[in-house]
Amino acid sequence: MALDERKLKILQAIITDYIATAEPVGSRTIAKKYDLGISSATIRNEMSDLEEMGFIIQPHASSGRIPSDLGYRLYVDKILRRQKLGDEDKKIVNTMINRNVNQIQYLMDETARLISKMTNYTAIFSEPVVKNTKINKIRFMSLNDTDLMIILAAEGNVIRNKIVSVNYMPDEDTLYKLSTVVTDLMHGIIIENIGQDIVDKLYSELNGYDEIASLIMSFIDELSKSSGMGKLHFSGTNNILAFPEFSDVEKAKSLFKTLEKTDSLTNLLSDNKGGDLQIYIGNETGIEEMKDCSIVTTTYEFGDNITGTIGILGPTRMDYSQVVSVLSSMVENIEGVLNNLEDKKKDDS
Amino acid sequence: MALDERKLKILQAIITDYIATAEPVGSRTIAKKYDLGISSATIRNEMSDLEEMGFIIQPHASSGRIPSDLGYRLYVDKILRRQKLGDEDKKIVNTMINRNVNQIQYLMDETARLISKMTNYTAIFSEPVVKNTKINKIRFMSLNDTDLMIILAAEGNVIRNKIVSVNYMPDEDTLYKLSTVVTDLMHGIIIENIGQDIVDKLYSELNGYDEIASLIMSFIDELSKSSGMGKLHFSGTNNILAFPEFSDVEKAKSLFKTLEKTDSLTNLLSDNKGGDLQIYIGNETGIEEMKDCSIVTTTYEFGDNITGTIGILGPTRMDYSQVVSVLSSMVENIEGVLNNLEDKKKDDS
DNA sequence: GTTAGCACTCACCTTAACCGAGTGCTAATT
DNA sequence: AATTAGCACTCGGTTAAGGTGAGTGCTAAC
Repeated sequence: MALDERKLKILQAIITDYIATAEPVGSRTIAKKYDLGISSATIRNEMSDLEEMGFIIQPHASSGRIPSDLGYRLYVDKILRRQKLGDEDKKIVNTMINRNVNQIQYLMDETARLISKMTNYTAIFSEPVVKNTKINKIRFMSLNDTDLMIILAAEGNVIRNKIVSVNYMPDEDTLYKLSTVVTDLMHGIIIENIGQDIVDKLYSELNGYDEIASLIMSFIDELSKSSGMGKLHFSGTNNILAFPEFSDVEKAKSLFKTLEKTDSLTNLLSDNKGGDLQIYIGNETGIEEMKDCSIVTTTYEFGDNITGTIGILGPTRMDYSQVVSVLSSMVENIEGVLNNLEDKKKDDS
Repeated sequence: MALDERKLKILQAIITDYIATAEPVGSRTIAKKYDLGISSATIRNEMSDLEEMGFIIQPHASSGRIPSDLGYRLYVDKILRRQKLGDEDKKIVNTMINRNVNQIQYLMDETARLISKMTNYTAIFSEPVVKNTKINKIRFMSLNDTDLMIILAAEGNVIRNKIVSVNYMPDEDTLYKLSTVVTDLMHGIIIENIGQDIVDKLYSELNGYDEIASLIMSFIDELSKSSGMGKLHFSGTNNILAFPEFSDVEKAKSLFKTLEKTDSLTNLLSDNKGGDLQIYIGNETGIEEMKDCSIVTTTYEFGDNITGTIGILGPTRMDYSQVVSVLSSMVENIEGVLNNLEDKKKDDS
């Protein structure tokens, strides 16, 4: 059985309608609302074929059809056309994105909030993975007799800090000198790539300050061990409650729980190894509780390193064309901002 | 009509039962489950009195009774006896609270998570209000040609930082010197109390670096303007979905929305001006969407200044005795840890 | 190949009957 | 005078039956 033009059109109609209404779509509805020039009976026959081919499903023996995961997949792969964001939306994005964005963290937060607002789905992003980025500077700051704060600035203004306890606290000037020494040693090196040679140099250059050297190293170890992907942040999780798919509290609860234990989600997100945007439909997510959800992910990068993933979570019947266009223009925007940061840095060095 | 011993006992039975079951309580249930030595008929008469007095309510003309806000209020004021946390719980608290708590932020996060886990309600805390605290140190750190990070450490290891853009970036050594000058000038001063005299001194001592002086001042302004109360953080909001009170998704959604716009909640929390723990029952919260909720709040403090509020949000039928004991021992613990930090600082100066 | 027509299915809604937990009242008991 | 037993009554919630309508599959005509 061939998947001809007409069948595709009918499938598209079913998906479009189902995205809008979340109700099974019947043959008469299609005949009336979509001007295909064929009668409901013909559509019924075609639908019967589409069902046999696995693209649509009949939830109850005599109800309309809903798209199957496979149907969405076909739609996304063959039918979906990426459309650019409208001018008005673009304006909103630009004004929102250009405030208070010196630090990537804020930029991403803001972006996620914006995405969830524009789409009414849930936005997910992973913190920039710091271990792949180059160290810019390291500074020390004594807080009192025993507490020392180590501040690490990586490329792109990614800041990490840690407060540690020390037995012996050098005076301020010494700390400053130590920090310039450490910075000279480590500037430009990717955190993950710090090897034994650097460690050795560190200990010899920080001669007499072994304690501090070892604290630096354990901080850096901590950063480079950090699980391949940064912590996940969510925005607009409450939108989930608005989906009819989750009008049953139990289902919503179980999804929320799944979002809380982020590990499986982290795996999913880290699947996207840079490059294009990726779509997981229903069971393709590999997460039982998300069989009625889809996730669209993409990565954002700056400098030479992939830094993080950003995605949108919604019901399988999400408006893929909107989601795809919002997500891709968002990333374009973020990367624009980030590359500005980068450029500034290059001028610097 | 007098509120005698027996009526109190019946009220307590109703509340206890309702807390456990979330179902209206009938006279026979009480007669059977609670050994009051009187028949259901007598209990019925007494319940009729209690209803007249406003302590209980009959949701439907012929169902059992549920406690009214007033009833809970009486219970909380007269009957509730504060019990100490059990030994086992105490152990959990201690082990959890003693890791990774150098920075108040983490300590509070951890505490909130713990509270929501122990009670199955939602924990809320406000960030330490930085504007009432004394400045410890200020440091600068250049990130590149144009981006400068200002780091402010206040007492109790409260850290705030901001990245700003500058037109002219002094070299590292100069920045360091400037930061010691600024620190000398501002150390020990409460952020909010920085007046014109200090501003004048700042500009004169930072002669030639007006841009940096003004950036510092706008950062400090920002901190001291921050709305009387720090940002709110939540933990265990998903627990709300488990309350039968919110098995209707619409209700849950509206409560979540209310939690999102934090302003009214912030007001409520800031009501507690230090001292003892406060309980808001149902409409006492003054928030329409929370008429079926209660909030128990308390403040944590260290040094000489009140720093933040922490609270528990649950249905009006929450287990007040558990909540009260968990909350008060938590605060005891936090303050223990915080005062250790303080002591260290005192040794320092 | 397409369409009109028709019998059939089945989720969903409405209505009615029923059940049971609970009450209020009255009369008997202590 | 207080307590209790007994009883009629109320009313939310559950179940069962019937009706409705959107939708289907199939057949026969175009």
